[in-house]
Amino acid sequence: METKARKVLIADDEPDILEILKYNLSNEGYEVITAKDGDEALEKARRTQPDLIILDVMMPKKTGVEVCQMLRAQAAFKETLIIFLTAVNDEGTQIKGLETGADDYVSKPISPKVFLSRVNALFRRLNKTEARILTIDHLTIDPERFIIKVGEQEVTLAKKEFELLYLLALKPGRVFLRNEILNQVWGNDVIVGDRTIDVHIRKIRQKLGVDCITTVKGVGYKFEL
Amino acid sequence: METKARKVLIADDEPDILEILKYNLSNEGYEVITAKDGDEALEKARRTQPDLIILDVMMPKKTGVEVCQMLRAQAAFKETLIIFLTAVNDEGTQIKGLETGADDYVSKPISPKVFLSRVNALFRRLNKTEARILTIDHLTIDPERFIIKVGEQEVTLAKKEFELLYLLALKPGRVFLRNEILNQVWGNDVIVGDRTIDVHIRKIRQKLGVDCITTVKGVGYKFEL
DNA sequence: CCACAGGTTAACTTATCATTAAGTCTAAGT
DNA sequence: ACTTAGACTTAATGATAAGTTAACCTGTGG
Repeated sequence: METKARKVLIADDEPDILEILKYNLSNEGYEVITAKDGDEALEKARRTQPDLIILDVMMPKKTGVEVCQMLRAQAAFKETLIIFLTAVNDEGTQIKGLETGADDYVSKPISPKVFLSRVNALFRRLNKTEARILTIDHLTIDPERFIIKVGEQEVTLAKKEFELLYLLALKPGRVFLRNEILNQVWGNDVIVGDRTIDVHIRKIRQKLGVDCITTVKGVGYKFEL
Repeated sequence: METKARKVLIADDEPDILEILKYNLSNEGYEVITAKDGDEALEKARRTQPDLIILDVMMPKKTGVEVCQMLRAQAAFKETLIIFLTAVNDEGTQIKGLETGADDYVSKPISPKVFLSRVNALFRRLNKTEARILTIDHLTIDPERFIIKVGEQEVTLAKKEFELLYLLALKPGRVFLRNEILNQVWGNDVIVGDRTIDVHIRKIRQKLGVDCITTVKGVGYKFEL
């Protein structure tokens, strides 16, 4: 099996640092995206949905802490790993960073080896909830191949339909609020009407022919066979 | 509901360090267990099943790295958080530590504040997958799944009913004034009639079939089995 | 036996979801 | 560039569940 490469976004205003980290992370098999200031980091984070975001605390436009706060406020980045990077060995910043919801904190000057080890350690812990093939009863969802099977019957879902179903099926039984669904599937900035979700739910139910999505009125939807 | 305290095991041969960390962690509400060497750490870890283990790298009997390896080899400790602690700011050790499967690595001298932040950050990440499920006797309230169970029987409550029951069940025994309930469940600005709460209480009692809500005349309601 | 607080019930109002049809947009094929 | 099909969104309508109200009932303490 081939594992989809982890995406790492690095945001730092010093080109040297970007280069070094990019080189090292690429060598380890990570897919690296770079940004040179806070705004660019936010924008690229949204577009590329990285698995790990490395933020320099001192950056133009927006500081790393600000970026982190803005990201954590969005449902799509609640789970994303975030590492702070800073030349300042300032205790206050460090605490603030971790309390903002960062997962680690590394001081410059950076030893690439140590840095890589930390990154690997973080991913090791995360590994559990990775993109994988879901099989619930006679229903199979393969996000890698974009295929759904009901028994032996193969069903084709459209992109949004698929993402929606996959989201729900990742945590069977758990209720997803309409807002959560919008954030996860559509993105935080996109504004769509109230009925859009319903229509997609309907199509999924119709195409699958199995009633596996339960409505919880006033709350949201949940996957349940 | 009583929140189960997180258990933290600290292993270090320096009594001062043990004292300082114990003091700080206890203050944060953690339950602290201490060990003064590698063997004792292993033994107490097995006995108490802590949520987090803090290991000094340099310890008598067994080093922190050895302890970590032995722990990780056991299924029961695959998920346990482990932090290394060391006076040696040695890169080699650091890498070895993280590769052994530690989740973080802190160098002495330790700033208690920073240390606490790191601990909290680790737990925060872990917390995600744990829902705030209330279990009182044979009654289970799962806000994530929006499900209530009485014994094995699943009961479906409407949104307001659920919110009301959850509010009361969060602090069993405590009496909630009618006003408190209105504010919490309905919101401060919404104005509803006097009998509205009663009706909802009634429906909950009816649906659950168990009398778990007690009326305190002239005051309010409380959850009680 | 009355007053008061809450319980009960059914009728009423509102919110929310399902369904359908129709419109917009995008990308592939000719 | 034109056509077309599928994906996605929106809007209108209807159904149903949720929430509220009001009128009446019950029980308890003075």
